[in-house]
Amino acid sequence: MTPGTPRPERRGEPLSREIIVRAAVRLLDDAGESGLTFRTLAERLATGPGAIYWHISGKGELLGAASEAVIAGAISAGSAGARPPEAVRTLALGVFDAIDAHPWLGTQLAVNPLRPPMLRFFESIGRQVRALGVAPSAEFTAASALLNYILGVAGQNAANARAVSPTTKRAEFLATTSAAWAELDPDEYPFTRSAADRLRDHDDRAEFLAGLDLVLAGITARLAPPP
Amino acid sequence: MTPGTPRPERRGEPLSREIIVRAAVRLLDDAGESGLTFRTLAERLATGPGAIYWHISGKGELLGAASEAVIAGAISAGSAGARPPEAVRTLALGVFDAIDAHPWLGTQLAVNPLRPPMLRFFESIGRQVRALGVAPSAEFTAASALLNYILGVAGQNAANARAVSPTTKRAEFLATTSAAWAELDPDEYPFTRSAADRLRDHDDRAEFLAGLDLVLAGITARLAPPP
DNA sequence: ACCTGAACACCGTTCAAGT
DNA sequence: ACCTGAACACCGTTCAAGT
Repeated sequence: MTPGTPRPERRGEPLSREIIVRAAVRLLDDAGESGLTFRTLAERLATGPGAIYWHISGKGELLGAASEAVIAGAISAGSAGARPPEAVRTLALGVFDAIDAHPWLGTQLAVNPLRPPMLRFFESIGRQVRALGVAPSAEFTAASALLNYILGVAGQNAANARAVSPTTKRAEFLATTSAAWAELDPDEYPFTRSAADRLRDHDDRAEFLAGLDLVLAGITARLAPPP
Repeated sequence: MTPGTPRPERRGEPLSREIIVRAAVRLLDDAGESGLTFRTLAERLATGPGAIYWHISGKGELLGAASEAVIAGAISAGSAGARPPEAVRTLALGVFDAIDAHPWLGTQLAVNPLRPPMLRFFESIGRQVRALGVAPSAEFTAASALLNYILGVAGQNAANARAVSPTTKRAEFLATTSAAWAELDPDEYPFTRSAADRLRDHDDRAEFLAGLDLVLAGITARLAPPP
């Protein structure tokens, strides 16, 4: 299945920050956060660990650069011209889908947000909040609430991805969790227990959007003027 | 300022899981996540690193147990008898204040939620959602949205705490961030730039509650029947 | 049963030496 | 200027040996 030695990440070209970051993203995708080490990365780049330090200051910058490389593409993808409620959904889905494709990104965003690309994301959210007609005094609160909700989901998805082996399918994971919840004491956990059934055919993406719509509805109801 | 060798964590008593976890919480509070090592912890407990493994299976369990110890007290504290909208605020503030007192907890919750104590938290949130009159088909979505928002804030707070030295005061941090945002290009970042001013006298706790109220308002507006 | 601490297999990072 | 890879100072974890 997994080849012992993946294809080399460069052929002849000199090392560069860009090549290192691209290789780091691939390594993270293949092996998860714990799989990204300077030694393994150097091996894939056919060099020694010290070479990486000429281009990147350390592990923190490496992880940050990998996150930024992935998120930058995801955010700029779908921001073209859409209007308030739908534009927020498109923006948020961009982040959601990027995390779905790169689970390690969820941890990074949840725990280390507002680096430059996420600042652009926050900016985009903020503009949409303005377009909804939210008063200046409340727009920061509204944009923050949206961002916090999105980052919360990011962390959850990352946690779920980390809790199971990378090959486990979504449905299998949900079935396991659902079964575990179904065995909770009904006197102590009436709510969670009754949620077990609904969990079995749970659609993460749809659920994410439904929650986002609740936050949007709250913003509209409390902060946006009636039309 | 900081004493070189803090007081020993036990005097005479035998080691136990409880004593180890208590010492781990104190070490995390004193030195942050990167300060918790088996060697340092063993030193504080006046023993060798191997001794800890007799009681705790590894670092993951140690971090999990420390989180549970702190969060368990915070959650059970204020759940007595309050009614829907206010009870959710009390529950959420319990988590918020626990993270404020123990910043490392924010990372743990954002990235590793729904361990037993957080499951109780989710259960409590869920019951309040029911008490609001949300239909069974929507109650999981509503409770999840509240939890995701709370966990998102948890991650943000942890990130902010980690971004600055432990002694930096809140106001100082906000002033720095505000100054940085004020220097953003007004054409590229009109929203974030205008938020810079408001950030200077920003009250985290009040802002957290305001965002929570937006999610609650969305739940009420969209999912709770009119009275 | 519980503890000890040396030893093992890793890390991230540095740096003299090379090209 | 850029790369190499051995070496350093750590980790988490294991385990033979003690009590």
